[in-house]
Order: sequence, then C-alpha cells, then structure tokens
Amino acid sequence: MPELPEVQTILDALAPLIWEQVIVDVSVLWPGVVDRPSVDEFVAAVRGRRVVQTSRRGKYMLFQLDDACWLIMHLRMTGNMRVVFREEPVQPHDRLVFHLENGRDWRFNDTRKFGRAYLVSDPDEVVGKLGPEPLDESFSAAYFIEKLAGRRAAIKTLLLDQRIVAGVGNIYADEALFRARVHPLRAAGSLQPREIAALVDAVKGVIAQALDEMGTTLRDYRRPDGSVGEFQNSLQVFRRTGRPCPRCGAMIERIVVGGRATHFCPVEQRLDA
DNA sequence: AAGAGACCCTGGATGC
DNA sequence: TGCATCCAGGGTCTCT
Repeated sequence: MPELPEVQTILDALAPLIWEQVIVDVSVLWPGVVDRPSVDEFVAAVRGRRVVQTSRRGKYMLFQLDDACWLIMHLRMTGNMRVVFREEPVQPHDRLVFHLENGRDWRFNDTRKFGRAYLVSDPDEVVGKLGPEPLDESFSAAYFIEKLAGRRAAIKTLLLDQRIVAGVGNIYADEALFRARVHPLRAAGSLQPREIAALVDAVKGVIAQALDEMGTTLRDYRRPDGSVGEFQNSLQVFRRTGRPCPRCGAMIERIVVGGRATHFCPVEQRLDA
C-alpha cells in the first residue's frame, strides 16, 4: 500500500509517541512478520530497549534502539501502525505489538501479511542497496540519465526499481510519467535527456505534493489518528481509466506493465515520441 | 546482467 | 444468495 509519502506521514505521527520510550515487552501475534533474526531472538533483543531515533529510507521505517541496534519495518501493501491505549482490544489483523513503558501499545496491523520487521546491527543489511531519495539532490537528471542508459526495460519498471530511486510506488510512478508526458512503456534507454530531466522534476513534484497532502488513501491507508490522506483528490491518471485526461480530455487508458496496473493518457504520452 | 514470471497473503468487488 | 474469478498501493526469488 504505502509509498514514500504514506510511510513518512505515518512515521511523522508515530515518532513523538514512541520517542525515548522503553519497549517493555513484545507480542508477536503472527510469527511470519519477523524477517530476522528468529522470533525468539527478536523478542529477547528488543525487550527493554529504548527507541532513541526514528527515520525513513525509501519505504522502510528505521528505529534506532539504545543498544545501537536498528529495528526496521516495511509496511508493504496493507501494513499500518498505530499507538493506542493498552486496554484497546487487539484488532483482527494486528501482527506485532510493542508494549511501551507509558502503558500504551505500538501496534503493527497488516491484512495481507506482506509487511516485515528486521532487527539488525547495521541498517545497510536491509536498506543498503536502495537508490537515492527522490527529493535528495543526488537524484538528479545526470544521475538518472546514467542509470537509464542502455536499458531496454520499460521506463515505468525502472521507476519502480528501488535500487534506482527509493520510495516511488505504483501510484506516483503513473502520476510522474503523466506529468512528464512520458509513455510508461517507453524503453528507458530511448528517453532523451530533456525527457529524463522532466521525469526527475515530475517525480520530485509528485512526491513533494503527496507529502504535503499526507499521502493517498485508496482503501486501507490511514494516518495513525485514523484520518485519510488528501492526494487521492489530486490524482490525474491513477485508477481513472475511461475518464477524461485533465489536460486534453482524451480517455485515460489502463494497461499492465511489469505486472502492475498502469494508467496513462494515450494522447499526452506517446509511445512514438 | 537484465528482464519476465511466480510467489507470498487476505478481502473486497464483480460476474454468473 | 452463493460461488468463482479477478484485483490490489510491494518486494523477492528463480529461471532464462
């Protein structure tokens, strides 16, 4: 579900509620949620630790603990987090609960069981291969031109490759391609430098706006206080199949690229450009 | 090395 | 109403 803006929005709301809190105990409600180390080792190592820092890398949330280990979590498609009073009943798809010293529970809920928790001494074990953050200056036209050179894969597929740029998912890939007027099936290596520069700008613009609007709620995504995001009101092509292009009025089309639903304007985004 | 496809899961929407 | 099928915001693994 969540892409960079949703992860950041959740983390921003969560961070002040867990900062400097000691995790007095851990309940693993579904063992598959713990990727590494073993469930027993994970629980033993996290218990009694204090959360000293929170950050985000791509779509991963990082929580540094006071023994210099890192708790890292990925929400995948349907994961979400909340901090609630301990008395609140456990919800149907709660998978992992951190009991905090202040009597509250930090709960990870994930319908589809794709989300994962990692406990590592070096964050690079998990996030080391990620590409630059889209809003960082290192994600530049020059960088992107170099990464796309010679690649025959569809440009959309490479936008979703977290090793090239970290945090872009299906929604923002489609929206950025529309803004840059690039067809999602264009061979990445065939893009002109000006098109790549426009795409970099479009990615930055879409991500920045979605951050400002607290993410996109299509179904599952909620901010930790239960409220929805706002960017769904700003979508121009994503899941708007058959509706008019906001720029030219042509009918938005849906195709499948790299196994993912893909939405674009066949007039604004030409394959033979 | 790069790219295509299977796979991991549950539940909501849609079709018959 | 009931059942089958398709679909979903992500990432990893295998095979070619």
